[in-house]
Amino acid sequence: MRKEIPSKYDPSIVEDKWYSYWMENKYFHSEVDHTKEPFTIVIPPPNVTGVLHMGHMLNNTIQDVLTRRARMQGFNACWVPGTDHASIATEAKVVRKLRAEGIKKSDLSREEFLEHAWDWTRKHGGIILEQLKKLGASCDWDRTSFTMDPKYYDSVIDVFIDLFNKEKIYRGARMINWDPSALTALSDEEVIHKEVNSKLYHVRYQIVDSDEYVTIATTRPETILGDTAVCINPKDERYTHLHGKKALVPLLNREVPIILDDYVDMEFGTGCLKVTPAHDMNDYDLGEKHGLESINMMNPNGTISEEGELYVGMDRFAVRKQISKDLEESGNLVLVEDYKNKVGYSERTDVVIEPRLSLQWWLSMKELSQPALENVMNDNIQFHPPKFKNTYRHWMENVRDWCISRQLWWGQRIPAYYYGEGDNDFVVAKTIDKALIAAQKKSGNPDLQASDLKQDEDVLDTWFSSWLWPISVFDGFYTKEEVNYYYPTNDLVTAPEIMFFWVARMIIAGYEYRGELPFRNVYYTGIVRDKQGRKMSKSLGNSPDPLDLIAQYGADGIRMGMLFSTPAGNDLPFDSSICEQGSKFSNKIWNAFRFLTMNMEEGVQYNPTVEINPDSLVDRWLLARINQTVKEVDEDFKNYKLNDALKKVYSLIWDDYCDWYIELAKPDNYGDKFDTQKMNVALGMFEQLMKLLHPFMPFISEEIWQYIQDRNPEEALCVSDWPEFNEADLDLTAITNFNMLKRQITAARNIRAEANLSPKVELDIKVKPGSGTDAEVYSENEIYFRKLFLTGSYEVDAGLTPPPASGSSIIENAELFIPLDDHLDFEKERERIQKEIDRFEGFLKGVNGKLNNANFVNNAPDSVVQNERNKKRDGEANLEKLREQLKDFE
RNA sequence: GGGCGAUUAGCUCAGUUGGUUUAGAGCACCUCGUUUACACCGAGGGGGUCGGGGGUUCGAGUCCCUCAUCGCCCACCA
Repeated sequence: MRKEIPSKYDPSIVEDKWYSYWMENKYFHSEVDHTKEPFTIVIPPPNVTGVLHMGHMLNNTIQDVLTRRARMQGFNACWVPGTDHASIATEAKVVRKLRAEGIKKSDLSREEFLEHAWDWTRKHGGIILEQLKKLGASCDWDRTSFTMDPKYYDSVIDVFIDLFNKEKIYRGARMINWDPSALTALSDEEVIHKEVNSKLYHVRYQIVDSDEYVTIATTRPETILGDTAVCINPKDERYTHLHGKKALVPLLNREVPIILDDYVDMEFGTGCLKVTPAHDMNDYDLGEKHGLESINMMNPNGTISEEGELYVGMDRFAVRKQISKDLEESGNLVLVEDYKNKVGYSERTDVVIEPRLSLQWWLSMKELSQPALENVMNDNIQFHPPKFKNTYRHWMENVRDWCISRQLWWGQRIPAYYYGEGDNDFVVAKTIDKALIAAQKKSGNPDLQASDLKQDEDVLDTWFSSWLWPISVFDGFYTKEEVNYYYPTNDLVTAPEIMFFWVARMIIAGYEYRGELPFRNVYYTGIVRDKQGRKMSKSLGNSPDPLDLIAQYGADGIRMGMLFSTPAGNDLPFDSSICEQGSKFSNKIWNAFRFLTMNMEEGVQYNPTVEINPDSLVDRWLLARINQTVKEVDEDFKNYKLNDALKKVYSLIWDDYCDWYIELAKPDNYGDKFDTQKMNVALGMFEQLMKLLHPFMPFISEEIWQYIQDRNPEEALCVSDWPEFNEADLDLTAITNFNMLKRQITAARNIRAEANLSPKVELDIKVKPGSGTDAEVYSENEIYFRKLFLTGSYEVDAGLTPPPASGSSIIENAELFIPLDDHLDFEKERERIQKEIDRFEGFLKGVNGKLNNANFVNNAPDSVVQNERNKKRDGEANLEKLREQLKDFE
């Protein structure tokens, strides 16, 4: 090889180069292949018109790490990308854009509007997917899916019809959450409750035929217009005399009954409640129970309707102000107090939702969700971290019916066809032809024509399509080969915020339509926050542009930075310094490799190998460390502790390989090159490191991999094999012995530093080895001291007398002395030894305390007791040595 | 209002079923240093008694109780 390599690593060039190469060679593409086991991940589809934000960066980095490792492990890895049509969000954007052009949605036909929506989607759709390529995402782009693709659309409609036929879907008038801005119903999950500072208005209602008043309290005085009763608790003795009376609604002077219901909390306010059945969930129930009139005093857009009689056409919040003035003038406003309460806001439009009675389509959830609950609780589907099981269970046990219809145009249109005015005069069918046949039959009218049928205007909730994602992205919704092969998927990586919107519902759909779980593991990421702990968001403007970050630090740098500090489920306090750490790491790796190339001989063909020199302790140690790391990293992956895995790879490369292995591999004399065999091993080890690194930092690892040897396309790192743990290479003795030398060398350096001696001053080393094989290890590896510590004479002798005026250390049971003569600070050294003695004495006191305690010796396991005895033995031995040493300083 | 989870060095986090030295890592910090890759570096170092209190145990950061603080989820108290 011996290619010239640049002295600086430039991620922007390297990353584009390899991404193109990977794409050209179709490494990310997967086809059904029954000789290989599939590994499947479906991307949480971002909104089709969305742009990449930091949350996506984190989330997709994790998916890519999992996918790349699986690919290297030999699985048929398939990461399916795609986008969500995001019904309400996209429609809102299109409406806004049209409005800016002076076009109102209401001026357009459904078809015209949808044409605009498709234009918008074509123009902005998929930008986010292009951005993901910059991150290195190894998605199978040939499989890019969209929830409005024809085949996907069909599957959604099929499921609707199927659930309707199973009587799981029904149509009914209920109180729903109404978004007065988007003009649509919302599911409970789409309502965000926020605590706000509001006012509690105390308003008095006159009792009919009396001078007496009752006072009610409300936070929404405008709803007085819809009042049809006042309610008190029958047990409330203060109001017994009002039983059967009527009250006058202020301003309107409408007579309404005073009803009795123990729903009313006597402790709250005055114990009197105004009842507005059309505009409050509870009041609706009261109205049903007591047969009250229901006055719909508000238009869909939040203005007062004709039925409200007063303030007609005014906005609800303007009316709130005005009515409180008017009530005050009429003398009915008793008190206004500050009040904190929770108000529901639309998740998408952020306007205050209005409870509203409305005819909508519903999905019965109770039965459907049973298997979904059980299979998470019994860990058939594993949540990482598992604490989210509790949250999940709580929701699933209290699941309520799902309002699935939306008064929007962008989405899958509900396949219901009406042939009459009655609530039941409809049929559900896939096509109008089928609908006609069914309608003729149901209505008993054979003369019905297709033109007599009117399709439901509403579309389905976005989540009613995305809950099929792990199934419908593949061909053959019900039975065909492809979905059978790839489903169930392996891992889902997503945010806990959409556990109910999406995760729970995918599990439900999975069991209903595949009879099986949709994925085996769910990895919940945290929220990416800024330094002040605020969630990064576009509206706050506190999020860096991911593409700028990539340009600055390289995708590898950001990937590493993010992964380094976020265990599953933990928030990521993002700061660009973590990316800096990532790019520093790239630089370190690059320079380590560059150093090797600088030590190659001209014209030599190197053959990287892991066949080490068995006589070399450092070789045996590094091979063992690599194997140890492979084992630990595999274990971390099994537990979805990606950050721990990365930290271990980081430390293996930086600490073990660069700081110790390379330092010891350096030729003895300046200008000398590595001998061939040594270089082959150094490169072979480097290859192993690049394999371990590749899932985390795919670009630099591939770059170096390709430099190490000339490779054919099928030998690219991203399709090479993941290192396998090899028990035989896990030489624990080598690790123990080498660690002992490392610690002793560090101690020697410390002695030099404490004596203020320059690294250029040659110092003698005298080792008095301890037990076991220490003597051999020290005498055989003199060279390590010489390389890492400017060593004069080197002596290993079990019988040596401690030289005078020496700095010393004890590692395990081996003593090391460095004669320092005048450079030794006698007083300081005496204190150091004394401190050590104190430390050991304290330590031994604890150990002896245990060993002298009969309860401990009798109750603790033998191994624990034995361990304490060993500690005592070693501690006492070392204490003895220290006391000897101290004598020289007295 | 109900439920869940957290609280370990300045910061971000490890710490497996209670028992390897008197609690670890990375970053940050301090000192020294341009020695044959890398100052985006090297060598060395300081720093926590594990939120407070109580309990169980021969032994607790690790189990139990309690208090405090923070976070998350759910919920129709006007």
